[in-house]
Amino acid sequence: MTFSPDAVLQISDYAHGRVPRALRELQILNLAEELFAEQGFAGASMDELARRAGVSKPVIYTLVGSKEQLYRRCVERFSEELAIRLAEAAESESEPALRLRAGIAAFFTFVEDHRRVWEALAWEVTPFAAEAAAVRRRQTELVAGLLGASAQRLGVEVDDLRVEATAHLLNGAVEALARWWGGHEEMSAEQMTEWAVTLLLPGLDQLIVEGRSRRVMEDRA
Amino acid sequence: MTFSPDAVLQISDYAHGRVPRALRELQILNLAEELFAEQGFAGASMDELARRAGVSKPVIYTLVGSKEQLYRRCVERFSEELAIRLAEAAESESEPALRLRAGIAAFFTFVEDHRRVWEALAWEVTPFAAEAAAVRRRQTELVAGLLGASAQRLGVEVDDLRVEATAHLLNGAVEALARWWGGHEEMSAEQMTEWAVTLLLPGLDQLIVEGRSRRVMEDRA
DNA sequence: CCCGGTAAGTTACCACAGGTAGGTTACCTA
DNA sequence: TAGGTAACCTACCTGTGGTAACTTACCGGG
Repeated sequence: MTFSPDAVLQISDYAHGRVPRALRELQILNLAEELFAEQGFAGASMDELARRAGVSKPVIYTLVGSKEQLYRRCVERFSEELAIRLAEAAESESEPALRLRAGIAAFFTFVEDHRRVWEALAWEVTPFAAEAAAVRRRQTELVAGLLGASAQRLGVEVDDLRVEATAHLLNGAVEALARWWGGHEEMSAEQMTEWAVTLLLPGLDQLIVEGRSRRVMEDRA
Repeated sequence: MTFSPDAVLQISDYAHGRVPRALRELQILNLAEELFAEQGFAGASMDELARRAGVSKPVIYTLVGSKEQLYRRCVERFSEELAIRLAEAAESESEPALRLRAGIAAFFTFVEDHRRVWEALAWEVTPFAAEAAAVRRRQTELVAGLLGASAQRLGVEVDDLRVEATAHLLNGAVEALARWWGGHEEMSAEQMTEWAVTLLLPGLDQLIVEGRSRRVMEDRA
């Protein structure tokens, strides 16, 4: 039995507060996201979460395992959502430069719509630094994929490692800009996108040109 | 009375383990940095720190106030050190493009020399997200200052807000690249610098050109 | 030389949050 | 209707950040 993400309303349908596992889990995830957004990872307490869910702690622990796992699942769900938006936006364009712009625009729009959650789930890092990277990996893989595809389409041969590194750099750059945006809400998402593209696109272009000329030279040889 | 950073050795000079406050503080900061590097913020325990310092917990608390303050002081010291290296490197060059390269190179070299500490103090974020930004601010202010100076030298007029945002983007980009570097130690600091400069410089150049032409247009009017 | 004040440190404790063992109640099916 | 199971609770443990109240070494003035 599965439930749609907005199924929480149905909780009241069950007598005695007895609710099927899958639904309870969903409710907890939703409440946890909210709580993390309000209090951050360290500030959010499992007791409080249990209180809000109208349930005792062991219920939560049998469902999500631990606080850290809970946090990770929230991040995962959130970043998956973001990845979808990004991919959709990018794929709606065909020319590489426009894809980049569309992707970045989608990112800023998404952040704008989910400010608090984004701050809590993307800035903050779970206690164990080693596993924290996983969050960004998904995002970066996506970007790397798009980059690689664009490059191929342009007939430029690319070093996989370099594509990966470039994706990380792009990601980090846009993310940092979004963080800065947090204190300057007078700026529009369009403005942010414009700045990011202006700063990042020329570098990528250069890469392509470099690749092309190298290829030409190799063709001549 | 003050002590040089490597004064720890002198601790044994004091009988009965009775050591002047300033020195104890320094020792604690050093040990804390080490501990954070090993275990991360959450993983590091104040009891363990006390144990290593050969002292009881209240001593630590009277000296540093709280775990979070301790963490912040470590970060501050570390980022100050980094800022110094960066500034020195940048100021050793006069042409803007070379300044950028020198700064980035200094950053990667520094990270290479302090991997574990950097990961613990720069990735991870103290529990209270609101105050976490302060870490990057110093760094970004420095970059913004350099950017502004370069722009002025080139006779380009700049929007302060945009300079600030650009600095954040630059910082985030290079930082992300450094994080990626963590899993690919076969790469040299020079290689990383090269990639970063290749990707970022063209965008900055474009900004300048844009500024110049805008200025020319205004002159005509 | 001694003596009081202060700087350095200690023991013993609290509060609170993450996490769990074991028992209880509603539900569903044979 | 009986028994198994799924959902849930009470009561507790542990570890860690943080503190109150006491003790001991040091040092400068009479």
